[in-house]
Order: sequence, then structure tokens, then C-alpha cells
Amino acid sequence: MWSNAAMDRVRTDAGARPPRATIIDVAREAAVSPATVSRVLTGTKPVSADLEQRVRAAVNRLGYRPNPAAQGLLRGATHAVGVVVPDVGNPYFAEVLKGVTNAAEESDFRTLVADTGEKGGAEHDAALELSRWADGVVLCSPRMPQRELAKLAQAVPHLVCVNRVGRGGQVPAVVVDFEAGMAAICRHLRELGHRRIAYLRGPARAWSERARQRALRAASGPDFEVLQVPCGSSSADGRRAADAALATRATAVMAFSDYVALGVLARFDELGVSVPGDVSLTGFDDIALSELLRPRLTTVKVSKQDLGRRAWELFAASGDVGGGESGRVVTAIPELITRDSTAPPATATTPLPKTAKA
Amino acid sequence: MWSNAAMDRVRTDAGARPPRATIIDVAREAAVSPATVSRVLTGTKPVSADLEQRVRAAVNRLGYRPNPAAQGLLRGATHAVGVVVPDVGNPYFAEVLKGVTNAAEESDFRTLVADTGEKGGAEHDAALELSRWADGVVLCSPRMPQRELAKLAQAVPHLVCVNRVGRGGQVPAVVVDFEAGMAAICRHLRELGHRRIAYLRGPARAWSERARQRALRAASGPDFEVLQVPCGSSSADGRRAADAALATRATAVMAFSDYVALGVLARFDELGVSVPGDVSLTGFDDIALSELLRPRLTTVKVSKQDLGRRAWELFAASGDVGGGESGRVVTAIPELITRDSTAPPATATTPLPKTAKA
DNA sequence: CCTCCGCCGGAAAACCTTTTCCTCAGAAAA
DNA sequence: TTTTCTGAGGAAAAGGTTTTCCGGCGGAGG
Repeated sequence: MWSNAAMDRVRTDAGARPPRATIIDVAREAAVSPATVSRVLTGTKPVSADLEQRVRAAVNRLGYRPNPAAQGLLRGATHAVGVVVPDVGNPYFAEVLKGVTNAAEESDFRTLVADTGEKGGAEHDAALELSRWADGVVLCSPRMPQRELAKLAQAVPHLVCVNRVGRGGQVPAVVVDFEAGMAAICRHLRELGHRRIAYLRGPARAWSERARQRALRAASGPDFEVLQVPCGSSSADGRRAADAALATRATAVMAFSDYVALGVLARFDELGVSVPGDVSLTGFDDIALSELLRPRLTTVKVSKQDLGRRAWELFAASGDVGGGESGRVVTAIPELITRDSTAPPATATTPLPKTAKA
Repeated sequence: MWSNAAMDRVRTDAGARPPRATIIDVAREAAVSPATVSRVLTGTKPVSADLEQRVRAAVNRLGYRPNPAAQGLLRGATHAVGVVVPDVGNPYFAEVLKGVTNAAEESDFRTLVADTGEKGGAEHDAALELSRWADGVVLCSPRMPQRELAKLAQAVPHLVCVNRVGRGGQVPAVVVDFEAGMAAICRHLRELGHRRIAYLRGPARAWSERARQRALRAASGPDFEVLQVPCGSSSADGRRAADAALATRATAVMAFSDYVALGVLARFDELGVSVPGDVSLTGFDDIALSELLRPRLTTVKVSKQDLGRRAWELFAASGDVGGGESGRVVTAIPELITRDSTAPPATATTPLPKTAKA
């Protein structure tokens, strides 16, 4: 029904459309030179009121709008920024994308998006391809190997990373302070009296894992044991890992993200495990849903739209000095949001206050 | 800190980047003519093995990638498709966008996205602007007035609508059969024994409302009363409208969408209203969350990615016949998904739930 | 009154790729 | 051997816009 034939056709035969008015048509209509039309439209050089009047009238009459390809060809810039995300369906990335888009629009930039569908290898190619079309690329690729990223950073003129640092801070990036976030969660759980915690870790190669693990190690001790449970980054992963988390007999579960916690919550409900009655649960990111869920999720808040906006600003700023001192890393500090999904452990007879037993 | 000065600079000064290799550089490097390079790369005409070899080597050595602006200028096509959405943060539109993006990628098309931020008037301008850059535009604008849409359809070469029909079916569109969906929900509720239903209606000018209201009228009768409650399309709207829905003393609430139902559920929980114990609740769309929520939401399933994919296909097919018989409307039939948020009304056996006497 | 300066507007180049047109060489047919 | 045909590759134009370079005109100063 949806024949490929039709699709092939549009790919090759693009001339079927009625031709659009060009600057030359406008010039003829207004009885001036193309140069004058351009000057009126761009405001490059002053033009007499009389001519300007005529040009504007002609533009309106013909409905003329400049051809961006021609402009781009000449200027060497496309006025577009690319965004690579693993999955637009993930509310986290959707918000980041929104942040970039809104910021870009304010400067009259278009946004190009590539969804790599969580396929690891595709990100490199997507970014490279996007860089042909855009003046810069915002890359959300938590799992790209450092080597690959380094190579990419050299091939793509204005590359900005989100939630990862490349080449030791050489490539501009906006990152969340995952270590501080995890530390805050650990502190919160410890104060509630939890002693045995399961951590549902993200994808094996996720960049943020290093910082998270640092925080976990720092928080660990004889009275605060962290059990690692392999999981992933989607709510489906969370759902699958929920059983393993339970098997650790931990009194609290830290999920890689809110999105993951969503799946955990669903599975716990199926199993008749009550949150926070039987076990506490925390997320990460504070996506919009977390406040809508029951129980409302304890998490750390990250402003995802800001992440996108700042990534854009970093891109915009990277025009400076010919990209000379391009290394610039911005860090966002997440904030603990205490809601209903965490409570003192039921097992503890007395929720002993923050007594560290050395 | 994020000075505008920096942003202005990137906008004007785009030449700071090292110049990229052109086809002429490659030609010189391979000691052939630019035409030959082009032929090797596009496969337009056969080239001797020897030359092809030389050209490919030169391309690799120089890291040459053709300038899309120049290609676009010549071909009159940009190999990009625009998507206008009211809010990428809304999982519904995020999924539609994903559908378009994935389908477009398969045909080697880029996707441009504009987020109009639910600001009504912005959609027209966004679509118009996008059409300068893209070969076609997929428009998700449920609330654009028909007149405005008609005008837009003439200005934008390949316009495809999602979830609305324009100019009496003249503009290609992918729509959900809202009437069938609402009818299915009504049937389900009636079979459960509900007689008094609150409908949380969408934005005043939403296109789908007509079809929904048709279904509602058809289902209405002495033993099936539908009370209209103004609401909106976001979960925040749902949250706000929840109280009014309760005030109708209905035994079941039909939300405009799952996204709205999310907010309703949160508010009901705050009020101590149990679903489906005290009142049944239905959604629309079956977003991924609906199955993760507790109670799992009864809804009608719409494949949002398919919506996007089919919109793309409609765009691709519209290259036919110079857009002659361009009017083509595809309808997706939604499917009732019965989950936990609906049950027979409690009023049948017990006097009344604890609904506040507002 | 003449000359010089400044400003406005037009002509043309440049941006990079594709494609048409043409040439030239080699092979096949007579 | 000569003529014709085929096929490969080069030269050049086209595509729409911006910008540089100039020419011409008017005003001001000498």
C-alpha cells in the first residue's frame, strides 16, 4: 500500500513543484537590480525610501522568501543546529531537545534532530551526517566510547556534548553533577536508616556511571552497603531488573533514573511489594511524571530544558576566537526532591538517627 | 554569563572555521575533473575503474563530504522534512516525531523540528518558515482554524496534517478515528453499568472534538448521560479539571487523553478518591506510561509512531503527479485496551461514594 | 564656476555541486 | 582500411543569493 515506488520518486523528482519566486523576479517586478532587493531585505546598506518601498511591495506581491540553500552556500553557514538523541520517546531527551529548540529559535536557528534509536554505533554516523547540514551538533550520547568521541570532535566543527565530558574537558559540554546527585540520595537514605541498598546501574558504558560509582564508593561503609544490580536506562529495563533488586533483600532501591524507576514501580506493584512500605525507591532527573506517580518519587531534580538551553549557548559561544579555547564544561548541580517513595525501613526496629558506627 | 555578544558573533561570523575541502580540491588531488568526482560519488554515469579508484582515495585523504547547500541549490530540494509540534515534551508528539524521524532516515532525509510551545498563533509561522528549509512539512496542530490551515496548505508545497483534516480532505492527512475510539470507550463503560459519565473535553478548538462529540451524542440516551467538563490537553489541565469532574457526581470519567488522565489520577489520589473503586477513569492514545501507572489505565490504543511514519509516507507519495490528486486521508482505527482503571460503578450496590458535595 | 567627496545603485563575481553538451578515442562493421 | 557508432571524461552552465567593485550623480567647499 505504501509503495516504495512512490518514495523513490520523490527522492529524485523534486521539480514537480511550481517554481518559487526568486530574487530576480522581485528585482524585475520592482524595476531594480537584485542587489538592491538583497540590500533592502538584509539591511546591509541603506537604500532610498522610494526604492525600498517598491521592493517591499514587490516582495509581498510575489510572496518572495529567500532560498536558504543559496544563502547557506554563500555564507558557509546554515543557521541550523543538529541534535543527536538516543530516543526522543524518552522524556528526558525530549526535554533536552525542547530546551535546545527553544533557545535556537530565539536566535532564529533551525533545529535538526536525529534519533539513533539506542543503537550504539549509529550515533557517530548521525552526528557526522548532521554536521554536514548544521553549523553545530549537540550530542546526547552517554555511551559513546571516549576514543570515538575524540575522533568525532575533530571532524565536527562545533560539537557540544550533553552529560559527558570528552577529551579531558577539551570539548564543550553541559553535564549534571552526577556525583553530587548520588551523594545526596545516599545521604537521604542513610538518614532514613537504610543500611542495605540496591543500585540499579545504567548501561555498562554510560559515561555518568563513573561519577555515580564514585559517590557510591564514598558513601559505602560497614553501615551502608550498596549492592550493584545491572539494569539499563529504560523503564522496560527497570521492570526487568526489579526482581533482582528485590532478591538482594535491600531495604531501598536506587534507580538509574526516574524513567527506570517507573518500570520498577510497575513491577513492584505486580509483585505486591509496597513502596515505601516494604521498600523505598529513588529515581534521578525528576521528570514531570515523577510528581504525578503514586507514590510520588523521591529523586534529584535536573533541569533538562536548561541542559539543552545551555548546550545551545555553548554552541553559540564557540564561534569565539575561531574555536581557540573551546574547552568549556558547564556543570549543573542537581537538587534532592524528597517525596513519598522513601521512608524509614520497616525492618529496623528503631530508625536510628544518623549515628555513624565508624 | 551567557552573553548575547557571544551569540551575536556566531550568527554573523561563520568563517572562523577552517574551510572544508570542496569537490574541486578533490578533483585536483585526483587529477580529474570535478564532473568525474561527482559522477563517482553519485553514481550517475559509469567511470573507469582506474579513475574511480583515484577519486575515492582522494576523497578519503581529504575527508571530503559534499556541501548540502550546493546540492540543495541545484536540485531544488533539501532532503529534509519539517515537523511542527505543539510540545515535544508531550509523549504523544514525541512518539509521532520519532515515527517521522525514523521513516525519514530510512530514505536518507533529515528531520527539522519546530516546537511551538502550545502557543496557538506560532504554528502557522513555524510551518511557513520550516517550509523554506524543508521539502515538506508534517503539521501537528490540532487547534489551527480551518481558514488558516487552508491558506497554509497553499503556501507550503508538501503539507501533511496529523490528526486533522483540512479543506474537506484536500490536504493529505493521517488521522485517528476519534469517533470510533470514543464509541468504544462509551460502549465499554455502558457495559460496565455506568449511566452518568463526565467527559473532560480538550481544548476548545481542537479538531478532534467534533468527532468525539459525534460519538458522545450517538452514545447518549436516557440511560447514558454524558456531562461535559472543560479541561485541556495537558496533565496539568487534567489535574485542574479533576475536581469539576467529581462535582458532576458521575461514576466514570473519560479524559481527553492519557496524558490528561495522568493529571486526573494524581489529583484523585490527593483527594482520596480511589480508581476504579470510587470512580472509573479512561484515557485516549495508550501512551507508554498508561501501562506503567497504577491503576493501569483503560484506554484506546493508537500507534503514534505509525502515525508519524504514515505522515512521512504521505509526504513521500505526494511527489506523484506534481501533487495533482494530492487529497489523501489515511485513518487509523484505535483499539480498546481494557485495564484496571475501569470497573462497574460502586453506586449499584452501595449508597454513594465519598464524593464531596460540592 | 570647478573640483572633490560621498553616497546610492547596478553589474558581476563568488559560493559548490550537478548535469548537459561536446570532444576524442577506441572498437566494430563494411 | 575506412567509416560509423559507442562510451568515457572534460568544459561550462545553471541554480539563487550576497557582496565587492565601480560608475554616476548631487552637494559642498574652494
